Amino acid sequence: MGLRERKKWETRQALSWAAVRLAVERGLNNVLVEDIAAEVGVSPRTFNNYFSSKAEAISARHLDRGRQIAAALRARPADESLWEAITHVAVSHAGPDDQRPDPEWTAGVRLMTSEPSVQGEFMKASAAAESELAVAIAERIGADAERDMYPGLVAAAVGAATQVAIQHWLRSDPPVPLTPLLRDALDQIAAGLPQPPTG
Amino acid sequence: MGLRERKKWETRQALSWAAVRLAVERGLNNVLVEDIAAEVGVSPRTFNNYFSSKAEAISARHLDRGRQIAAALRARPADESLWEAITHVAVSHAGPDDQRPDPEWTAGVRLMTSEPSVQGEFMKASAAAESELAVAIAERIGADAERDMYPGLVAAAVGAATQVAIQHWLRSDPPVPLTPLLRDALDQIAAGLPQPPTG
DNA sequence: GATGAAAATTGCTGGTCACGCAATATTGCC
DNA sequence: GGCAATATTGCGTGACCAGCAATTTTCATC
Repeated sequence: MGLRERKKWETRQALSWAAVRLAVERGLNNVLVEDIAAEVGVSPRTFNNYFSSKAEAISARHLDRGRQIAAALRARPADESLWEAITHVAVSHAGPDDQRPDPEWTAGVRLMTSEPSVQGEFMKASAAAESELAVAIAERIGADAERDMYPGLVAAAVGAATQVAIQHWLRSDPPVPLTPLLRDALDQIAAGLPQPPTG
Repeated sequence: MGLRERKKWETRQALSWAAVRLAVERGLNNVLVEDIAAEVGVSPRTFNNYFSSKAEAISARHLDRGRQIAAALRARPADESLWEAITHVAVSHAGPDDQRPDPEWTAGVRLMTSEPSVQGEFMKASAAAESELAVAIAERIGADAERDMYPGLVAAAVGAATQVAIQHWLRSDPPVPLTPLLRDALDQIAAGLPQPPTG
């Protein structure tokens, strides 16, 4: 990657990070685009060259995570079953497996899912990631994502599982780690939803 | 329903409808809030009492549809299995079963899914509807939606199926009816996704 | 019907945002 | 070191969204 692109990438990251941090600290409506730009040392106009809204800046990290999942799927061994590969990739990207989730990350996720003006962009980011995931899935199983719904369905189902798992994770009191929830959700979907889990 | 609420409901519908119609005709950026308000014969300020953005107004009808699905599920006979009931309800709300989908509706859906500034609100509407659907599901099977992920998962899966079906439906050329696609998507999810459909 | 309380509509306004455009500064290549 | 490509910036504009207070409309009660 050229120096030029590297620097662009860095400013982008810095802006996104600053947006999240400030919004978590003060609440989103107490953060002006101007503040975020100042934090990074860049003009407000430049902020808008990178992101078309505060919400988009905040959601950018989420989008990157999603893209990483699609990329990671491509890197899984070819002899692994599709669902195994997906489960592995999704779970391993769901953060650390230990009992203490990073409080900053938690706060960021809570921000994205609770603040109405960010929710939309958050979901758009999820959808974009799912879309790339669908392509990766189609490649892996040799299907045509344009013609066949299956890759899209699997991707969307993974997104749905993630979404529900996160939701319950944020609600959990006392806090529980995310990964078991996600694994559980994926398993339920894999089992076919018509049968409620035995219990 | 009192006359008061009825009138509010009517203006709300009128605003939403006008927003969609104008945006489809001219393109969203050529429609001002002022225009929508004028179309309905109401002040621009009043528009914002009903909706906090053009995008929200456009998505309102989609939200209503989703809510109807949740309501319809509650009305299904109790001896029907959950998945049967859901399939029936979802499919029967997916528009007419014939070959010629209402072009206005098609245009509206295409608008909501293609225009970036509406996508977010569109997805928020879907999420809100899914959330209500989850509650209805929990009631039906006697589960606690707060504690158990299953209702949320089923609701999210239905949303995912709908989303993917719509996507393929919009892409289809020559146009195909939506309902078979939706039924297919739901069936695939019901069957458990790890097994690609035989073919 | 008339009346008064509750609620909806409206105009005004301030703060913010997002973007087009043109000028300027920076970068990377030769 | 100079040049072309690209990034940053400042400025200006049009639009949006919400708070507030005033006005109009609705509805329940007499």
